[in-house]
Amino acid sequence: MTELSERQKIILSLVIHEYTQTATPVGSQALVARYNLDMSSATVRNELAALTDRGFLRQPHTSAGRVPTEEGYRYFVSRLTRASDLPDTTRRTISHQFYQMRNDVEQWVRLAASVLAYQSRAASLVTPPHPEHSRLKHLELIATRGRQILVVLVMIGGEVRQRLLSLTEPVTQEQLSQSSERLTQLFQGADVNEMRARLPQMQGLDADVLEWVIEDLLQADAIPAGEVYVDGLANVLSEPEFTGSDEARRSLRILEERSLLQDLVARTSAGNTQGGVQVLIGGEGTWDELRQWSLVLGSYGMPGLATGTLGVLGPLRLSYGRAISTVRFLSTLLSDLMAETSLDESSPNMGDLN
Amino acid sequence: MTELSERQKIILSLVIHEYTQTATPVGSQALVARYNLDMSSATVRNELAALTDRGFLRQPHTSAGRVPTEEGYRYFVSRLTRASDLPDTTRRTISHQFYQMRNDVEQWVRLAASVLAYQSRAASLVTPPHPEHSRLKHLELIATRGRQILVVLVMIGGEVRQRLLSLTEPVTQEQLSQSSERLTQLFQGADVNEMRARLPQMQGLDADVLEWVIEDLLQADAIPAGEVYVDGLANVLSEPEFTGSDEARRSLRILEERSLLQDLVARTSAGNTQGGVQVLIGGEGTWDELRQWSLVLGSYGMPGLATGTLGVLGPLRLSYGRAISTVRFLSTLLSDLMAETSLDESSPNMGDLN
DNA sequence: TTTTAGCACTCTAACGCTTAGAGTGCTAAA
DNA sequence: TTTAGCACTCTAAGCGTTAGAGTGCTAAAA
Repeated sequence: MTELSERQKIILSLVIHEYTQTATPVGSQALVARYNLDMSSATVRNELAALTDRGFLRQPHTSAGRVPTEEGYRYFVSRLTRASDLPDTTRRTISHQFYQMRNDVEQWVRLAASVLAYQSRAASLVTPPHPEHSRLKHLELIATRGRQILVVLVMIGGEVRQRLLSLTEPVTQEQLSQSSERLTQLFQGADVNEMRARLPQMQGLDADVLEWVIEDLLQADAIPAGEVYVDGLANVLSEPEFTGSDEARRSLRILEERSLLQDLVARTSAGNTQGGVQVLIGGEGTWDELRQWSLVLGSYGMPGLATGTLGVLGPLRLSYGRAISTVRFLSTLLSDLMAETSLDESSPNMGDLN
Repeated sequence: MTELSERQKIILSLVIHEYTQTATPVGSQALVARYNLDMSSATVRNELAALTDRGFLRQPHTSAGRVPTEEGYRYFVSRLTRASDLPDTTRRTISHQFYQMRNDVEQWVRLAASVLAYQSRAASLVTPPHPEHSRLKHLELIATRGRQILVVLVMIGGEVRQRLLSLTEPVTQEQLSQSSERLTQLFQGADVNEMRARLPQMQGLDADVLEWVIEDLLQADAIPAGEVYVDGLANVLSEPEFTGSDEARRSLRILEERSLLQDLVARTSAGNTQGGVQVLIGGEGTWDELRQWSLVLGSYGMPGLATGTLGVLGPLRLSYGRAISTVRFLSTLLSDLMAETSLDESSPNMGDLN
């Protein structure tokens, strides 16, 4: 399997570029005319035939132009596309928007989805940052009506979790305050395992609360990402490949099946990599529902602490260059933002502060 | 303007029923055949002509069957549909699902959207409960790195808000604890206005924090509902009225324009009412984007304290009966759930607990 | 050896034409 | 007041035709 010739690479790139724009099979004459190629259509025709033999292009029918195959896209993404950076002005504009809404993670996530969709002209998905292995920073117990109390957990990394808990008998706010102080002292910086190890030593109210906390954290750690923010559906569903009513319906399934997205987001391993960004083309043989889709995924956040995922979802003829560079830019931007405003991630002992 | 005859009401109902199912204009013969009517097609034809004159039906073209007009739907919804309750078994099944995920408001909202979409065979939207006029229950300050602190607000009604705040100079956790205790004591049960009234009396750390709290609450009260959970898009976009690619795109705009949804949700005043449920048909002349849509809206929660909105969004030929009864059922179900598990909503002085 | 002009062939999508069928309104009889 | 009958209308589906873009192959030109 020899390397493609330079000219073949160029032609493959052009076919993909043209097809991404027109969504119709591209022929030899059209290529020559549109890109002022310095060769005849017959030459192009020969090269197209070669590329077809290699499995990078295919013909819908005998007398039609060529359409890239998944293999074609893969080759293109891995060897022919050098994701350029976004233009400087664009970068600055986007950064500015983010810095204007300081400190509100939810807004960031939403904005990221919006920007991603707009820049890539496709659908976007973004998950909020999720602590990889939750460690407690602070615990607060608050009295409510009757025997119910509200448990508020502040995790290292800045996430706040709340949970309502029913006790077997009523307690006063004072008891709660004491208990929360004790527990905070004991388990600051601890993760679920450490809590579980010391659970037998606890008793009374402390034990009840701790048990619930453990349960909550286990649940939280198990779910990779709760909400997935999606934007730009319209971009994608107006594409010709999804107008066939049946296709459209099946396509929407994908975007509503949050479990699938979570699954995807969880394994950012398969597929091509391009500068820290994952590219999944046509489901890569694993996800049948994605046979018609391409996915460009990146992650952001503080590795080992709290990370999120963001990505672009579009038809196979996605504009990969644009998608990859936008994902990459937003990855680093969000990471920077989080690093700047994050809670202290240092070691469990924070003696002087407490 | 005389009342419609009984027979006309029946025929109007049948036309609407048939049209909601088939989405094609319904003719006289079809009606007689399908519903075993005890009259001839000619008779039906006369009645159809009368209903057309009254503006309740229209003909796409001369030799086509009839299609309900918006006015037709309105008449039907306000006079001819008696939203029946859901079957008992269904109700029990649904209740069961909700009671299984006790105490997790977000999950409830998600489940509600899912159930609503499934039962109504249309798209659904649900907003989380939002306090109408936030009152503080508890305030907690937590040290982080450098001069940043995390402010956690627990509101009466159970909502928890968090915000990162940069101080001009560093403080210790002890100072923070004292401040939060003071502020909690002072402002428990207070709303924004009371806080603002007493702001001038505060100084130092307390003043800084309070200022931010006020700002945050103002912002929160202004936005009617942050997130809107949407489900069942697929149900609706596979409907024939939205297959024209241009229609589809415009339709998606609606579902992505959260601001529009919020606007809608804010004014649950226009349109027909059916047992506490609002029905908006074709945008009611106000919302141009909704000309092709019908919307069945209900609200839930504890009025005056925290309420949310839930609704069904579908084509004009929505199955109104089903939509209305499902919305109504879920409204009361969610309200009950919230009432059962809510934080104490009693008056500001809670002396014995604190 | 590579490129290109020329040519016969293929297939689709668009166009125009025809027609079956469902629907209508009207009139006159039951 | 209802209904049978009828002439009329309009759409959607089916069908042949055709323009045009595309192909592969061959042989000449570079």
